[in-house]
Formats: sequence, C-alpha cells, structure tokens
Amino acid sequence: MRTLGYAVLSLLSREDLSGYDLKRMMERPLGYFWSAKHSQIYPELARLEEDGYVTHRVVEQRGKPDKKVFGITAEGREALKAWVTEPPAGRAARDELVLKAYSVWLAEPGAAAALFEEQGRRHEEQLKQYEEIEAWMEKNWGESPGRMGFEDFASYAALRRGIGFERDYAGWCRWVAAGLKERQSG
Amino acid sequence: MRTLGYAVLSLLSREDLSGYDLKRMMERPLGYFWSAKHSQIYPELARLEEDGYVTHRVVEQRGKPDKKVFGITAEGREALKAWVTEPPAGRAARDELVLKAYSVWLAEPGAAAALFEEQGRRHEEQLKQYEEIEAWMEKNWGESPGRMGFEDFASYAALRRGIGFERDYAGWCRWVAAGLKERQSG
DNA sequence: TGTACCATGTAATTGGTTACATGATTAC
DNA sequence: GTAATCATGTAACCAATTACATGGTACA
Repeated sequence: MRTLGYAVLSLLSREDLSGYDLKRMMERPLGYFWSAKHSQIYPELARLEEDGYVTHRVVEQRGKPDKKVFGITAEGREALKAWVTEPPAGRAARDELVLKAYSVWLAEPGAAAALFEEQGRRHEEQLKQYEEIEAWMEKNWGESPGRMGFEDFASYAALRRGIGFERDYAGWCRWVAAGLKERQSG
Repeated sequence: MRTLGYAVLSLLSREDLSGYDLKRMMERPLGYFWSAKHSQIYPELARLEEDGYVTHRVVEQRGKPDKKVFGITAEGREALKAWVTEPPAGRAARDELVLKAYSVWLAEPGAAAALFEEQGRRHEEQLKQYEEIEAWMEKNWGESPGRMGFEDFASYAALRRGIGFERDYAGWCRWVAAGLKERQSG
C-alpha cells in the first residue's frame, strides 16, 4: 500500500468522513505534513474499499448533494497500526529555497535579501498560526503533557514538528537575509 | 524550465562536470537539498544543451572510458541568476514520520518509542556529519562570515539549513520518544 | 447573475524511481 | 573470480498535479 492510503486511514481512524471531507483535511490540518488533491483521494478510497480497509454508506442531505461517508474497518485499523511503528522509507530531501541559497552568490545581494526576508515572513506567519492552534490545544488539558489523552498527544506531536520547523526555517531565512545585506553595502 | 535544470546549472556554474560527476554531486553534497538519479540527469543535460544553457567537449582518459565534460554558457548563467531571486513555488510538505506520529496513539508505546529513538539517532548522525563539514569550512576563513567569499557564503548558507533542520528534527524525535515512554509505564 | 461551496469522478501530463542495457578497469 | 567504480544511455512504471467534466444550493 502507498503512503497516501495510510494518510487516508489515519484520518478515518479518528472519525468517519466523506471524500470531500478528506479533501479538506488534506489541505488542513493533515496537509501540513501530508497533502493530496481530490483527484488522488477518490481513486484511493475505491482501492481501500476493494482491499477491505474501509466501507461506505450513502448519506442523503437536504439542500446539498448526497455523499458517501467512509469508515475504517478492523482490518484497516490493524494495517494502520502495523505501519505506524515501521521505519519510514528515507525520502530524498528537496528544498528549492536552499537550492537558491546555494546559487545566491550569482545574484544581486539586495534582490536576494528581499527574497529571503519575504520567505522569512511567510514562515513566521505560518508559525503564528501553529502557535494559535497550540494555545487552543493547551487550554483543553492544562499544562503537563501527562494529563492529555493519547490521541491528543499524537496530534500535538505532529503540531510540535510544524512549530519547530517553521521557527527554525524562519530564523534561517532571516540569517541569510542579514548576511546578504552586509554584502550589499559593507 | 524545471527545477532539476537549475540544480544542474547551479553545479556547472561552479565548475565543469561530466554527467557522472553530476550524478555523484546529486548524492552529496547537493543531494542534501536536491537529488536526482543519473537516469534523470543525462536527458536533462541533453535538453539544457539543446536550449543553449550548457555545452560539452569529449575528454579522453587513460584506463577509464571517455567522458563528456559539460560547461555552463553565458545564457545558462543568466537564466540561473534570474531564477535565484524568484520566489519558489510552494511545494506540498510531505513527511512520513510526522504522519506516523499523528497515528501513534494506535500503536504500542514501547514499539513506537523505539522507532522515534532510532530516527532521532539517524538525524543526530547526519547532524554530526554536517558539523564536521562546518568545522572544516570554518578553518578555511577564520571566524566571521564577513571575511569569506560570496560563493563560500552560499555553500555555508545551504549547510546551515541542513544543520538547523537535523538538530531540530532530532530533538523532536527525542521529545516524542520520551512522551511515549511515559505512557508505556506511568 | 455570478461566485463560492458542496460533491464526485476521469483523463492527460509531468516528475521521479526502478529496471534494463553495455562495457572497460581496478582492487581484493 | 568478483565486486566496485567509471561512464552513458533508454524504457517501464508509479505518484502526483493539472485539466476536464458535471450539477445543485446559498449568498451577495
């Protein structure tokens, strides 16, 4: 099974969802660490159903089109559980901005500094969003991580990675921009 | 032009290289932030040559097969320079380990802790390698970044991102593992 | 009356990996 | 002898994005 299948199962293990719901979750919050378009999701759901990992029922709505609501099966849950503790296949790192940094010596320092500053702002913006979610989560279970439920811990762990990444990335952007500005004038 | 083309140009802007040399550089050091297999590199070189961004000459060797050594053209350098200061297309984030963390509540805490500890070790190992390169680089130009050449600054900036990433990622792995261990016993 | 959202699908294309293919030299 | 490195290419396959396709409801 491909990783996308486990991404879908990871959402369905928490609650029943339609293909459209899944599409939205693959934008946010799951999209922060695994994303997919609806054109990938619908065929994947069909495959998962064929393999017995999910089932669906049609739900009629008023004022809205009917929808297929999917739920995970016992087999699906087992497959997901087994996958969680298996080491991930080391994917090739690809970061276009770092590649640009590597060739930044060819550019005008001023123009390059503007790029890295703008990127720094973007990542700080994302960091702020994550921190708002964090604050909201923390309100729900006091202070110590010991008190929260296991499922909440899992969500929090994923969020924590996002926070660490954005903070570190933004800092790097600012550092590069500062180094470039020095070369612009002095 | 695709990003791979700029990745190739970014290497050829620094020195002339054969397809085979490029293949090795796409493993390390460039592979740390942009990678490609030789099956992608050779056709890309042909395309770049057709577009006038690179040229090649055949170099005969003794005891080794002949090789085509590629060099960047003025047009290639211009295209690369222009690309550097353009904002990168925001790619979808995909991290399988974070996805596993999100579903870790389904797993045995002990088995999951082992996974995150092992991953933490792997990233600390990578961090150590980066720091060795950093130490070697720092020897070559004293302490302050002001003194180093612009090309070296660019290399150093890319390395810095790697160091920040691995340090932060390793720390996160350790934090997740610790949280899981708490749930195992107490 | 037009834009956004709900809802589900298929088709075409791109980017990347794996596999296929060949052949010489060096080091164990 | 046999595995690793040098050296260059093509073909098949897979994952993911973009585009094509349809149609109803809510809201401004």
